[in-house]
Amino acid sequence: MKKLNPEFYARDAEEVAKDLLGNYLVREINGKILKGKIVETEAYYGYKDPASRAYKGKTNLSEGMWSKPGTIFIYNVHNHWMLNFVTGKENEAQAVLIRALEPIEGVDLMKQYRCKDKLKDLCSGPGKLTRAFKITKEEFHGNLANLDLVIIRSKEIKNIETSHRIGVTRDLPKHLRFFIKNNEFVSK
DNA sequence: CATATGATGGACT
DNA sequence: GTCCATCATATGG
Repeated sequence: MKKLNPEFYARDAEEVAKDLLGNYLVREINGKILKGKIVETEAYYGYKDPASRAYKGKTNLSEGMWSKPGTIFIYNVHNHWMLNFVTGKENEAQAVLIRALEPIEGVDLMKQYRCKDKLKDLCSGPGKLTRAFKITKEEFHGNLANLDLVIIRSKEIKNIETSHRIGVTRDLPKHLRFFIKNNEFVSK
């Protein structure tokens, strides 16, 4: 078990998205641990990706996406916050979106933040997991290494499945969504 | 200030 | 599967 290096993120978003699967996302809030296994991710790019916020270049909206690999990028859509990690080279505007987690630790706290009781409903979607982990723009920006949000590596053998991305209006022909096969916490 | 736009979620058929 | 409430942002007058 160890924290991922910044170099981990300085690769193509697709590679990072696949490697993040099976690892653990951990946040500490007031001495309580929130922990979830990453079971679903999506890769996003800059100018060449019409579904990306960075498609039209650097704006206030996508500013975080153009910074250093390993930076947390948070974005609001439909009143939900999306959690991303910047990948690739600085100023390349690549990112990996965390789409779903399997709740591991701190489940009671997640239920409280989500106002839901069913385990499967806690983190099975990009907007759900940010609410369960109490992630908002106010308390979350800056670099991954400096925050109380960490990734813990797992040795789990992953069976990775791919598909088109979900919810985007203009997707790329390539499959850029990755998830762990047969995991019931993947979003629908 | 007014209006449009979602990388959604939840309720419903 | 379909429909739509919701609101942080962007953009135009």
